[in-house]
Order: sequence, then C-alpha cells, then structure tokens
Amino acid sequence: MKNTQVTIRDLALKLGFSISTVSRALRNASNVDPEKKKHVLELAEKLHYQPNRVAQNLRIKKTNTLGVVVPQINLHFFSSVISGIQEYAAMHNYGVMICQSLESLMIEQANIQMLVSNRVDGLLISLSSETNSFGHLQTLLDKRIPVVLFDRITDSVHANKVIVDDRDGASKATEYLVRTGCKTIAYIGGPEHLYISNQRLKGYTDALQRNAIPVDGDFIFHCHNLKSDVIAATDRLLSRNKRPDAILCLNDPVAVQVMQILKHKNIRIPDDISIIGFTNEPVSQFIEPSLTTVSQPADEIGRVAAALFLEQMEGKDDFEPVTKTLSTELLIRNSTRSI
Amino acid sequence: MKNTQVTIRDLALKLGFSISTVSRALRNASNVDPEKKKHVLELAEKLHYQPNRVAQNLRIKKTNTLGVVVPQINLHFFSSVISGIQEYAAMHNYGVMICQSLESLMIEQANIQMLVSNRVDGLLISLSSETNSFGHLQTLLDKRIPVVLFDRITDSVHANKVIVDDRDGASKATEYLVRTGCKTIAYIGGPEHLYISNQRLKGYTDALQRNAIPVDGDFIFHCHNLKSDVIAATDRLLSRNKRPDAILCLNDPVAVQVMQILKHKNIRIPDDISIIGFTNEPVSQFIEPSLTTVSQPADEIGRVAAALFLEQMEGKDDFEPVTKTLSTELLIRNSTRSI
DNA sequence: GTGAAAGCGCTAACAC
DNA sequence: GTGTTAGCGCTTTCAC
Repeated sequence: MKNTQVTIRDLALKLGFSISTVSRALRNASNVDPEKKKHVLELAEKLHYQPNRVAQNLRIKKTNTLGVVVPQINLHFFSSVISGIQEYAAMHNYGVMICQSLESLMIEQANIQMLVSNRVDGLLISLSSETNSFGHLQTLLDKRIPVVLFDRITDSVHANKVIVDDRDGASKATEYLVRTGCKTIAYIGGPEHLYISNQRLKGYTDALQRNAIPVDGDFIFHCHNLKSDVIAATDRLLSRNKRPDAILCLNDPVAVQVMQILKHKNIRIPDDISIIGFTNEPVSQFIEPSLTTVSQPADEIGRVAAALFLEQMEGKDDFEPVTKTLSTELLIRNSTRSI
Repeated sequence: MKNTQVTIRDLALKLGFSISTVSRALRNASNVDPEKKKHVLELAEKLHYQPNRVAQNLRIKKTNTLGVVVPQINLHFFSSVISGIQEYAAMHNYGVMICQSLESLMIEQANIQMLVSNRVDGLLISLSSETNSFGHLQTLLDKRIPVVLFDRITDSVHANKVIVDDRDGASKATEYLVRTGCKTIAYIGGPEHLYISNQRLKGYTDALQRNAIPVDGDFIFHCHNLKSDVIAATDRLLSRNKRPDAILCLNDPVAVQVMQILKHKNIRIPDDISIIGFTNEPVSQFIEPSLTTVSQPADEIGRVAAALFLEQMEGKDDFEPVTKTLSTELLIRNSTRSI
C-alpha cells in the first residue's frame, strides 16, 4: 500500500496543534476546546483522514474483530450463520474475518493460528468433520481467548456453545414417521465423532423406543464421506430383503442424494419410502417432491454466537461458559406421507 | 483480550539474546547463528509464541488482508465467489475480511471505510443494487488502494474488474428461445443503473434484432425491488391480450418467483411460457420443472478477482486496470421447449 | 553475527 | 485545556 494515507500527525502539523489534542478531538474526548475540535474534524473530513486501526489496535490491545471458522462458506447453512454473525457484529462495531477449513483439521488449525496472530478478539468456530482432537482449541482457552463453538461442537472443550436441539428435532421427525405408519425407519448419519450426528441418532432411537420399535443397527449408517458413503449406504439399504419404509437423513444434501437414487430406481417417495432431511436448505422446498425437513434457525445461531462472545468480552473475569440450545421445527412437506 | 500472549521480548529475555536476534531467527534471516536460531524456534514452539501481526502490520505497513464487500453473504452466488476468493487468498498467505452491504449504499460506504481503517491491502467489491454514485470508490483509487470490482460493477470507475459475459449469455439464451419457436419474449430485469441488468438487456435485444423480431418496450421491465416489482411485472405481462410465450429473467431467484406465479395460475411451463434464469443457483436444478439457466463460474470469479489484486499488488507503479470477462454457459433444462 | 536505537500511528498517563 | 512523553510489538537500519 502506498504511503498516501493521512495520519494524525499530518493533521497536527497542518493545524499547529499537538498530536494529543488532535487525538482527543478525533475521539470526542471531554477536555478539548470546542473551537479546536471543530477545526480538527473539518480538516480530517477534508483530507479523508481514516484512523489507522492497526496502530489503534496495537496500542489498545484490542482489534474489534471476530474470527470465524466454518467448514465451507458456500453451504447455505453456514453462509446464513455467517450472515447472522456479520450483522450482529457490525451493529456492535465489530468486523469479521472469515476462514473455511474445507473439512480439514490441518487447515482448521492453520486458520485459527492465523486469526490468533491477527489478534482477533474472539473466535466463533464450527468444527470440520475431520476434527477429532482438540488441542488447538484448548490452547485458545489457555490463552484466555474467547471461543464460541456453534453447530459442529464437541463436549471435550469448556467453551461457550450454540447448538440447536438436534436430539429433539430428530425425535420429532422420527415420531412423525411412526405416526404416518412407517415401521422400518433407517438413519443415514455422519461420522461417529460428529456431535450433531450423534445427537440426531439419539433423537431417532428415543422416538423408536418410545414407540416400542426395536433399534436395529443394520438400519443405521455412519458416513465419513458424505458423497460416496451415502450412495453406498443407500444401495445397501435397497438391496436387502427387508427394505426400510422411511429414511431419516443427516441433512438436506444427504436427503437430496438419497432421493435422487430412489427416483432413479423408480421407488416412489413417499409411497414406498418416506424421506426426512435436516436444516431446511433452499433446495428442500424446490425439489420434487418437496422435502420434509427439520429446520434450524441459522441466522439466529450466528446472532446468538456473536452475542455470547460479546457477553464474555464485556463480562467479569470469573467467566463460566454456557451452552445455548435453540429449538428446531419440523416442516412437513411432501416427501412424507400424511397421518 | 488478556495480556497472556507471549512476545518476542519474552523470548529474548528468557534466552539472554537481544530482541533483534530473536526477530531474525524467527524470520529465518540470513545472518544468525544456526545454534541460536534453533534455540529460539524451540522456545517459541514450547511457549506457543504467535507473532503479533498487528504490530508487524503497523511496522511493515501491510496487513496481508483483503477486504470483501458483497450485497449479501448468504446468496449462493456470492458465497461461492467468497469461497473462491478465500481459497486463493489463503494459498497466497492472505486473510479475508468480509462485509455485506445488504443492498444499501450507506452500509456499503461504511463497510469500505471500516476496511480501509483496518488497512486492508486491497478491496474486492460487488456493488449494492442501490449504488448509483461512486465517490466512495474514487476516494479509494485516489488513495491508490487496489480495488477489484466484480459482477456488480460500474463503468464510472477506473479499476480492475471481473465480470462474466452477461451480454453474450443473455444473447445465447434469447437465441435459444427463438429457435424453440418462441415469438414474444419478455425480459424482467433489475434497476436501470445495474450494469449486469443492462448487459443482459443488450444481449436480449441483440438476439431479437438478429432474428428480425421487433423489440417491444412493453415486454421489458426494470424492477427496483426484486420481490414486489417482479410480482407486479409478471401480473402485468399475464393480464395483457397478447401474452408472452417466454420470459428471460434477471436471475434464478427472479425466475423462481415468476414460475411460482405461473404455476399458481395453472399456466404450463414450458408449453405455454418458457422461462430462463441466470446464475445456476442450486435451486434451479431442483425446482419443477428444472430451470434452464445461464451459468456463471462463481468460484472462478472469486479466484480471478483475487489474482488480479495480487498482480496489482506485486506489479509496477504504472498500473493499468484490466477487465476480465469470463464466459457463461447455457444450461438447457426443462423450463424451455426443445428445438 | 549481534545489539542498540529509531520508529510505524496511535493512546493515555503525567505534568503544567 | 494542552503538550510532552512513554510505549504497544515488531522490523530494520546502523554501528561494532
């Protein structure tokens, strides 16, 4: 960057005031001659003076910047969360630095290092699906850097968390399938260590047990790769003697994949097999048949995560992390039978 | 942030070396005893030393950070562009600060100010639909801050630009409609000052003229509000004696809205009216019927924009801005008739 | 090869 | 009310 930026010193020199007077005027401090203040502000305006936040940040040891790490920016769920964070942060005079881990633990670690080096005031993180060790998060807590985990969280770390009630959501979804007459309900989930996948699995078994339906491990799948493993799981399900009459899917993209396979094989949805997804991505309302799904308030997650960070920032030293659980809603559409 | 971060001074003190020696070791400088270097690196590792980039940035007057301003983060097109930017930037050791203007000129200006205050090394901007004055951009150029405009650009500013060949895309789309037998083709566009909308309009008229079809202003709409005005435009089109047999839409969201109105009125797509959108949002392939659309390489736009910035950054002082035009592709699906 | 010293642009005691 | 001064953490001359 060319050295063409005006500094506080330039203003002071031109006006014949001291640097501190200019600084005070600019920050609207109490003890400064209103007359001089006016001159300073006018000249600043005229010369397009922009305070150098890098210098300010160094001096006050605070950057008014939030670091965000998500697995992938261009997934609707995450971009909505980011949108919520950004909006809330902007309202409170914070900027946002964004990184994507691309589902890689190594990149996630590098992202966090980079953000810490830039001295962001706090980090809002949604873990990569690969993340099964948490030293990099513990290091942050040890340095007393505020951390808020959202959506893809872990129990292994003592930090603020924002999640949706996945267990309840999956339970409601499964319950609905039962009530529409489904007897053999499968679950296609994500990796075992993925918190949200587990919670959804728990909600699924909750509902089955509540309805005295045996939980059969043959109908439960843990997919590490959310493309190939999902296809394999679906094929396995369909090749059995006893086919399921409903499939609860980890999320909407998985559901969409499953639906495409079923359509390809001329299996009717929902007459032969009902499908339920998770998240309420835009896709879900436009696909044919439209997808019954458990909606998550993505923007709200972002706002709450940002709010939690701010609370911690402004709070006492004896901070105790909290976990906020937002509730889900079952959106009944046409990929499930009616009651 | 608590003052718990290790500094270069801490390392120097513990090791009994001077600050400059430690600094040299850390940056792998030439003139430093390999033995000492080793000690420094080991201690840095052990204490989780993270260089304070804020201080570095102030000193070297460079932040290795890119500012990005888009109308809305959680639109698939923009989140894909951002994803492309972020990926490319990360590869070249740059971070990314992201803002959304929410289609407001005022917020756009505030965003830019904030980014400049943070001394980002350059700005990648896609203009809000409200932006019809460009003083805030000119100020950046006057300060010699690298600017790359993408997608939502303007002719009024002498900066690097990345666009897709909207005119050609619209022309191809319109041509295709003609070849499938459509005679009365409408265009539902955005505000008059929106560059992309104009280009698409030009492509549309190009194709009509090429086919000796008169351009009729009654079938061309400029929508300022992309919800209410689109609904109004569609209603107007349908209430006429002479209905169109095809509608070219500004983008996929507009096309989806139009389709929903048509379906509601039991007008068949594409038998009665063909529809074409722009962008190839995920929605477009799942809606029923699937939407014929002009696809834009969103990630690529992001990568090219970031590359253009880097080029300018590393280039000579006698920099001349360029405009990169990426090509579009017509994706033929089921919202148009076959030839 | 190494240390002392200046300075990036700003804030905040501290003295007057 | 105002100016002088020190210093945030780092890089980079400049001597030695």
